[in-house]
Amino acid sequence: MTKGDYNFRSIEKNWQKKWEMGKIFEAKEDKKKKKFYALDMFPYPSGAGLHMGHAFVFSLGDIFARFKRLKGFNVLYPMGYDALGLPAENAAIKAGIPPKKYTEKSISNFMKQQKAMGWSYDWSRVVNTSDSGFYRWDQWIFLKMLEKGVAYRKRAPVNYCPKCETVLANEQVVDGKCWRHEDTGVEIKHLEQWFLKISDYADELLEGLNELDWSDRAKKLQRNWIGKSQGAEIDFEVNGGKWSIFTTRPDTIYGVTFMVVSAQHERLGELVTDEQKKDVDKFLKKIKSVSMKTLGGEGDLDKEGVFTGSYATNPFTKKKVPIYAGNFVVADYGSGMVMAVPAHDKRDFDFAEKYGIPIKVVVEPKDYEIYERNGQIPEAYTGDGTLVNSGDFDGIENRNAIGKIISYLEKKKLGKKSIQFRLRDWLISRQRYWGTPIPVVYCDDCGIVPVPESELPVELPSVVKFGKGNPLLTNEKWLNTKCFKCGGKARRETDTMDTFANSSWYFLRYADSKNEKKIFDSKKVDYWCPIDQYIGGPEHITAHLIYIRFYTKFLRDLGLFSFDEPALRYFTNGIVHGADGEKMSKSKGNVVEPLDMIEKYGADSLRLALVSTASPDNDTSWDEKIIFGSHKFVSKVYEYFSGINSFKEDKAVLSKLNKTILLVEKDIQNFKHNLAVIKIRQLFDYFSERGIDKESARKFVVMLSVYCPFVAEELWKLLGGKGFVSFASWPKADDSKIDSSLDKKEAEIGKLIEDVSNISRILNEKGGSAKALYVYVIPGELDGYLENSSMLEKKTGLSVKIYAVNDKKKYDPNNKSGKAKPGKPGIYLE
RNA sequence: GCAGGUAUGCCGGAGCGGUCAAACGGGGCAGACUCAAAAUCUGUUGGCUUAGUGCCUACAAAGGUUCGAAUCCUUUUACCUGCACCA
Repeated sequence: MTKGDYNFRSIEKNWQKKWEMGKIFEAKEDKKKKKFYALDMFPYPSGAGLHMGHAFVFSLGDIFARFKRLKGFNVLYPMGYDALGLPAENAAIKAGIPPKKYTEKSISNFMKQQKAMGWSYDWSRVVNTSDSGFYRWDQWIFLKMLEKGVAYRKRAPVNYCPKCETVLANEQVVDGKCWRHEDTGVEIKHLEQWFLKISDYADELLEGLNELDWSDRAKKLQRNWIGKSQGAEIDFEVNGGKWSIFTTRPDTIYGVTFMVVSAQHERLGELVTDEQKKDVDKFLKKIKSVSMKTLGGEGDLDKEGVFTGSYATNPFTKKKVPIYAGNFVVADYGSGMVMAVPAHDKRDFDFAEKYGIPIKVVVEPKDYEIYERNGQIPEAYTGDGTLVNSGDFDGIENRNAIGKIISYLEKKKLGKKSIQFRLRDWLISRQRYWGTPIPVVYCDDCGIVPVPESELPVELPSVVKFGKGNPLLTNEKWLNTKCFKCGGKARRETDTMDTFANSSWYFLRYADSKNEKKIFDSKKVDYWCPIDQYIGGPEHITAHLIYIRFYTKFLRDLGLFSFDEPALRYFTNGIVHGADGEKMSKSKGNVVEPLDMIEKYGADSLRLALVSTASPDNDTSWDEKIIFGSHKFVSKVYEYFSGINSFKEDKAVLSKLNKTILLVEKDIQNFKHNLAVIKIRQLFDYFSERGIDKESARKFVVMLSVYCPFVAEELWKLLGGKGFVSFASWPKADDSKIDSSLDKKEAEIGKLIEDVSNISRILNEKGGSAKALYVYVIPGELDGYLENSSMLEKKTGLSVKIYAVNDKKKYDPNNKSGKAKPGKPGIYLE
């Protein structure tokens, strides 16, 4: 047999066609069968086509889907395209074609490649977010959110490019500059924007994590992202009015020596006195010219600030402390102003030192003393201790003081217990063309008017002129419309939604992707959803996976279904880097196209290589070398079975097979494909030496089929399997066939061979050479060794004679038979 | 800066308290086949030693826990990822 016999090109093409013609992977609801919903995050279709990362991740999903199918589940494994969004728009502009056309082209290219990879999608359910049949339901959800007060409009600081005359998404800000104007700094402007009130669900998003089968790492990331902080809101009197500030350390209230308001705060102006106006303006100008991102990377941004001229009254001490404007206070967290306790907070300490503000110690550690002298304290003490200088609260442990101070606040109506989340409401407005239009209009008389459901979808105009800013703004025909309330003149909202909105519920649409009357049929969603196994990269944990959970909870609250979480199990795959260890990108010139690899080695080999070089949750660097071994293996398997002329049952093979089935199954379930593949390979090596019966051969092929479905189909047919191997049954391990004593025997023989080669090596070094091997075994083991004598000859290359130690006629010049022990025969080489 | 992750032999990468000089693959070396090569097959791949043995040095570095550590703990170093001062 030669390598040429494995004609993967024709095999793969052939089966791809058969699967497609037969529509065999289309899923149908079947109440009698247990469902399994496996899902890969749908890709962003780019003109460049599939990359290695796709090839890897989607293979993981496909393996899982195939495995579950073999296990008898009714599997839903769909595919779709996250087609709206900035990169597509940019690419289209660059290519000089409309985004729609660009996207269509990209998608059809993707599909072709996906089919070549052998991924077993249900192509009848494809979802394309740029299709108005899809995004009308984005709009529908938005209207529901508006109705429930979950979508709202608010002024917010946004990135603005003065040259483009438009607001930019965060992704469009590169190093503090506009993506299109490298020399133009982005400005922060306060503009009206659409928000989704994800914070309403903050607690549930946090709690829900406990029940999910996600990695601890993923859960931790989400927890940190949501960032729940317990503390208090305390009202300070400022210029006769009230400012309430949030703190997690109400116990340090007596140590407040100044306040800091965010320099970006909308109400900053109210605080600035006439005398200080000049200084403040100078300061604001200065920090505006220095972008955070440019400074970032190396250490902290220098804390800077300026006195506003106003004072705040501490409700406990009744003392007035100065209010500074500072660059280090976040405007939209808490109230955008903080109480500063330099003695017990590092940031406040740095600031106080810099501007010569007094530092007042109020928490005294147990084992040493902090000297309270202006600027003489070496650093902020953030640990626990006893309250001092704190009026009636002196002597109380600071931890206990927190509760006491909060009760006092509440009693005196000076504040209250409060919980803050790091998670902000989701700003979904994008001033871009290629997104879901937000379905509202602005009427001079009626204000904001939602587009009625019956008028959906609000479609994107097909004629677009790119140039200055958002093309929707300059499209008068599209822009001007009638008010749905009064019939008067109205303008459409020109903001479109963040693309993360589309991907926040697409998994539900797969259950009923063609429904034109409803977002989906609840019965169908109830059958298929939630996702049983979701697969995606680590980068999605803090964005997409938060959003999709939020949307799920909102839609559940609408009564559309009853489950709480979109994805019960989540597998975080590693990232495939280029050969140089860097992220694959065109500019680095380290991109390897999956299609090229399929051409060269076949999809089966590529799939096998991608998932088995390392544990799939680890990052890897692509190296064409990894595919050599896989290709060699697949070829060998194909050649073995296509050349086999007789089948025979072998107990040892049966034992190994049954054991392997169990182990491989477990590994697949845990995404340990690197280990599963090793076991499959070892099994193959084993039976290719000893022979195999047909039934076992089929079982082997079924296992192989999750990794190498094309060649497995071919071999399945060759071995007389019925139907498609893709719908065969995962072999059931038969414990009674597993003979663990065989393992022992093998280990013994293995050791024997090792010893023999060791001895013959030594003989060689001494100038001698051995031709014959004499083995002396204890009588009870004689048969076991005799069975293996031809194998021993083959492996050692020596002529082999095996004797029982009590055999009187044995040839044993050096009396090596005396060395024989149970499980360890004596050896003589000559 | 904070959080999380990683560190294994020539390379990729398993291993997660003893059975570990360390799975499996790649590469190297030696041998078989061949006129020769490719492919394939066999053996070998830390050092010393030995008729199948024993010893030494090894799993980023240094300490520690343990009868026993690549595996657990502490500190350090390097790299990767995420978040950027969330009070």
